[in-house]
Amino acid sequence: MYADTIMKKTYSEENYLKAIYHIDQNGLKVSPKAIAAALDNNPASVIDMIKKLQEKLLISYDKVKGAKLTASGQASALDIIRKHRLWEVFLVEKLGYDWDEVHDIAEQLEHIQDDRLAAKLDAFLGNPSFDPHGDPIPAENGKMPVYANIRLSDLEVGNKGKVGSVRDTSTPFLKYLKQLQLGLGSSIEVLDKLEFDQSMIISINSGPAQTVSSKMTSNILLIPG
Amino acid sequence: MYADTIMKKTYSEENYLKAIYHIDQNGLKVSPKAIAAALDNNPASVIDMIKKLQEKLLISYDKVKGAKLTASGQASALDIIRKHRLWEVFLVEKLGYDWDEVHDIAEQLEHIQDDRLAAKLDAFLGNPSFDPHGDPIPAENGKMPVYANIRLSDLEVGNKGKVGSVRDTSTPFLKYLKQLQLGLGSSIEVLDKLEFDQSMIISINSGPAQTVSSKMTSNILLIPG
DNA sequence: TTTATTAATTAGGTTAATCTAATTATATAT
DNA sequence: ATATATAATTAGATTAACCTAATTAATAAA
Ligand SMILES: [Mn+2]
Ligand SMILES: [Mn+2]
Ligand SMILES: [Mn+2]
Ligand SMILES: [Mn+2]
Repeated sequence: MYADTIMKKTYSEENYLKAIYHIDQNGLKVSPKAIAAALDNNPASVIDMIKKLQEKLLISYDKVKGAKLTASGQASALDIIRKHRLWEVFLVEKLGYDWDEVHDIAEQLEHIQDDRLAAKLDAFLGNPSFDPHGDPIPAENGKMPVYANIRLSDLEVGNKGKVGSVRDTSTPFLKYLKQLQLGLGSSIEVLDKLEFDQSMIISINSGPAQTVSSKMTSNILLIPG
Repeated sequence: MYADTIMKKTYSEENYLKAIYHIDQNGLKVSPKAIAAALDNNPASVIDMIKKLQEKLLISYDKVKGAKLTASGQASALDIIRKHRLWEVFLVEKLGYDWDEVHDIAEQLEHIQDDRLAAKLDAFLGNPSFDPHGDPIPAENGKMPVYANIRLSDLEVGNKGKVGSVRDTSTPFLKYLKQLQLGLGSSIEVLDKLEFDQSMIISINSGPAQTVSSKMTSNILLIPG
């Protein structure tokens, strides 16, 4: 067995790599606690897996810096994310699911193993750049399509933007957006921002003023202008 | 917890149910040995799982009669087989795989859990009745499309038939068929049959005479005439 | 700087699904 | 009917991925 042998990864290992990638992407320290929260399991379990992933040279870890994906760990993570997002496109575009229904199914589909599957799916879908939530789909080589996004929560009063993606893909959140009639491409204008709790009064597609919480606004990413 | 509660099945339980269904379908006794052979594992492991499936009321078992699916066990098995075959159609028709490449991928995809997935996939594919190997796709209610098939090995000398399905979907077998330029719909005429080892001399699509083994001819199912 | 709080880690289990090596039961052949 | 072979079953381990309950280390508050 050689160091650079591509070892088949388990379901669980793949989910850890993806979680580590996402926590890091959010600029947070990749601690056992953070990983456990992301995977809804126990920090003690995470420590076990950290040791395994270190041995497989997929991550490095030290207590103070947290976990870091190695080059091969990152390649794996991006491959899984790529498959996740491609399958989400398939479920919405081809099977007619709503964007708030596909996450859990893609969470399973992302683990299907076949060398040519992602490429064939990608071609079949017309090489999409973004998934149904506006998240960029990594290319086969791991390159991400660039997409300038700023948080709605960071937009100044009086400014406008178009919804480019959402940072929370949970069903409750997406149902809430549906109820607000807010989707990808919706235009949003910030009418006011309350000092008190950072909630905002906004207009969606020039509609009536609506109040939304800071939790909501921090999960919406916009293309400014 | 009630007796008729639909319990989520594990990957492994689903594979056992499918194996039991197929062994029974072939008219064989569903013994621990037969199941172990089908799943490429150990009879001792099979005994453990037999106990579990009995407790879940998915099968009955006795040493002399072997394992038998209960109504709910059979419904589960047919649901998995339905998904397996629908995904095979998807892989061939939509993603452009060859029929000899899809079995292992479908073996994974059949386990994806979502209440509406099979129905949506079925609709997207145009409600196919047969998979790429000619095997019937059970309907949502478990009904199988009927399709008269006889083994090539049972065809008399001088008679003809069209290939309706194959009973072995392994890559080596399908590669061999591809090499013979034999596919679903090919017409076959039996030119001769050797008493010695039951091998046959056949003509495929009116092509040159070719000799094929009894192992081969027992795995080809034909529509006679 | 002690103290209190929170995070990381260790120790020791559990469960599902597998295994190998007996052992017991059944079937086959002499 | 006895011996031989094969199949079924039991017993006891192993591995992956979890867990809870302690313990140790690091941070934050007083
Ligand atoms: Mn997943
Ligand atoms: Mn997504
Ligand atoms: Mn399977
Ligand atoms: Mn098939």
